Amino acid sequence: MTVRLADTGDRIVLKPCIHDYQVNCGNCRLNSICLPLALESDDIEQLDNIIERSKPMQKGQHLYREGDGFKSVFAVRSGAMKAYKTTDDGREQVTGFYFPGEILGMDGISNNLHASSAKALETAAVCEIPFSSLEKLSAMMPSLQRHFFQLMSREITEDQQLITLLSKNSADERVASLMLSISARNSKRKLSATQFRLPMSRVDIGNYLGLTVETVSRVFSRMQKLEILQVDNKEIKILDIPGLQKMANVTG
Amino acid sequence: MTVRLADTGDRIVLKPCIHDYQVNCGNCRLNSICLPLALESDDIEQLDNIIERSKPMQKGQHLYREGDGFKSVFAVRSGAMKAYKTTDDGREQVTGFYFPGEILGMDGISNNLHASSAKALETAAVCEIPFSSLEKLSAMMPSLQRHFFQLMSREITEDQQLITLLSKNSADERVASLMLSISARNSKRKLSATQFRLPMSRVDIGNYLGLTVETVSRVFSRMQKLEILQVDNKEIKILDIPGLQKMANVTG
DNA sequence: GCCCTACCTTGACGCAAATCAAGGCTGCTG
DNA sequence: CAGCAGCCTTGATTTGCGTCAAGGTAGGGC
Repeated sequence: MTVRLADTGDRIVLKPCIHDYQVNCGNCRLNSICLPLALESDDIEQLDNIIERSKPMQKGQHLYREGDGFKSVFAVRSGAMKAYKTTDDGREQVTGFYFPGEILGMDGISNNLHASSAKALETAAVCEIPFSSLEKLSAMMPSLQRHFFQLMSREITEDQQLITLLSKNSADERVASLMLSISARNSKRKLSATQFRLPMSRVDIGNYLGLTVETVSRVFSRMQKLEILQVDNKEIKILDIPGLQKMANVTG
Repeated sequence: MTVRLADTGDRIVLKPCIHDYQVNCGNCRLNSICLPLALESDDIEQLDNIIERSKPMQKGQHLYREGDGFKSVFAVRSGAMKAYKTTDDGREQVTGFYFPGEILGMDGISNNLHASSAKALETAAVCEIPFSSLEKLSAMMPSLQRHFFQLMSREITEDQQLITLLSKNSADERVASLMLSISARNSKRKLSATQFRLPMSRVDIGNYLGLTVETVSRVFSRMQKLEILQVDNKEIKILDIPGLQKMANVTG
């Protein structure tokens, strides 16, 4: 018998979940890349106490929407999320994709309102970190304060990378860079750097990279013809990493 | 004549400057939009003690360069700065323009290295805020910690605005948006919202907006022909704000 | 004052990616 | 397992902006 919750539309319903026994920051396999990074185990326990776990989400469900009151930041525990803004004329700008261990929602701090929306690209689980508790804890734990400053700063440098990509690079280079970024983030999580399933659609990729679906699709076809990668719908296999780097026009 | 000399131990020796007598956060006319915002006067004094003032800079001079060790963030006191990254193939991506009261350098926190370079667009003065002191003070002053989180978050939302602009908007819309942004920031500083001198070159504008000089120049000509603004080299006079907003394609 | 350099403007042309259009695939759902 | 809706691919055409080229203008230094 499925314990499937009543159709909740878009809102999150917190219910205990069978998979959710005794997960905590101390035993989470993501703790070396997530917020607890660099904390002592005593400190991890304190952080753990403020975190609300178990937010299972279905594909398409919103975690928060642009304009919602800001209360928490979130860590992805499984699945993948996208953050996006809707422009005045109704088009969608994807501002980031978030994989397990990554933090989202920090853009809401400045005005106490979420500046973007976040939605699950597939079945996902997130940890909610109430910001007021995080602030208090940060004031007491210098290494947590430092780490959170660093996380925000990383978000800034990543956004600036994207700005450069959008401003200066061709369609080929943009798509190649995204594939390399996903590959690198996968290996950080001890997953295959060369074979993975894209959680997002071609439209999402286009909306992230400032391209149309058609262009994204054509770039994938081109890469396949050049035997740089194998594309089977959302399944990606990178055949030639140096070739991909060359296409992305990056050193290293 | 009182010449204030910062007693900073083994820090960089700062040349005394005739304009620099007794400037402090408490009496700075920018304090309502800068870092001291929302601090009690006792707290302002403490913040004031960690800040090193008087860094007069000449046009073209670097404040820091990409790859430099990160030690401080900076507040612009007068003049204007640009932050930029150099791409692998040697081109320049301007990531932001900074006017008096605005903070730059926060992208260096994540790796303890500056992720971009910063250079003066004209004669300028900045306040240096050593980050380690700021961290310590933040842990003790909740409102300062909060405010600095907000400043970083604002940098994120602004970068995301630029991402959207680059990804979705035409040349006309990009230039119009920049003019509106400068106009709004001017009025925040109690300067004219409709008449100002651009501190940056057309090349810088292009490198910021992802356009070539020629395109920027053509957009200005077009705006002039439409009597939306009057352009005399770097002197700008906005004649028709609603028209400019319409051109920028923004609501409000 | 005059030169030199850096910056800005304008025009002609070409190209990469958008747009328009059509058809195929995939995976839900009944 | 059939039908349907959403997603993806491919081709033809258009277009906005980049590139190339030439000439104008402003301001700093001698």
